[in-house]
Amino acid sequence: MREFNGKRLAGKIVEVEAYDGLIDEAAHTYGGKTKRNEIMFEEGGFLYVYFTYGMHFCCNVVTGKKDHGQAVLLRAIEPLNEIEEMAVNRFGRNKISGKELFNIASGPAKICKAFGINRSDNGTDLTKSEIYILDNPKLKMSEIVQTARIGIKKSKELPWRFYIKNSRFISKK
DNA sequence: CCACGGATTGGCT
DNA sequence: GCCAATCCGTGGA
Repeated sequence: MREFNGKRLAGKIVEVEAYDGLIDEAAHTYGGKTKRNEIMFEEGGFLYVYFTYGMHFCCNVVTGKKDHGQAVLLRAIEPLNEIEEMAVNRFGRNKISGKELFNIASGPAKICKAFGINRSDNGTDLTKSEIYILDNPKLKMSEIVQTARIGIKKSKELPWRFYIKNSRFISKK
C-alpha cells in the first residue's frame, strides 16, 4: 500500500523471495555491513531499496532482528486500487491493455516503477509511513508455492521463493 | 584508481 | 532465445 500524490495505490503481494545475510551468498548483506545495505541490519520493519543494472530499483522488507541482515524481496504485486495511476507511473499513460494489466507490477523493478518507489524511499519505516503493508488473513498456506529463487548466481539451491498458486500477476511460473 | 558485473527489463532476432 | 541499456557498489591493484 502506498499513499502517493493524494491517492492510495494498493496491491496484493503475490510473489516474494527471502534473503539472509548470515548464510546466503546471494544476499547483499553476505559480505557484511556497507553504506548500501546498512538498513538491512536494522530491526525488521524498514524498507530497503537498491539500484541495479544502471536503471532499476527493487524493494525489500527488512525482516530480521537487529544486525542479522535479513529481508524479503517483493517480486510481484497484483494491482487492486488506483490502477490508472500505476499505469501512468509504469507506461506513461492511464489506458492499458489487459496484457499490460498483468504486467504492471510482475517483477521487482516493475513494482518500484508502478508504485513510484526510488532511492529516496530507502530506509522508510513501514510502521509509520505513507508506505505500509497490511495482513491478509484470508491467505491459506495451501495457496502458497515454494521454489528456488530466480535471477541469482549463488546459493541457487535455497528454496526461498514463494508465490501464490494460480495468480496471473507473478513474474514467472 | 579502475574494472567488473548485478536480487532486471524490454526489444529484437 | 539473446542481448543492450546504464549506474554504482564492491573488490583488487
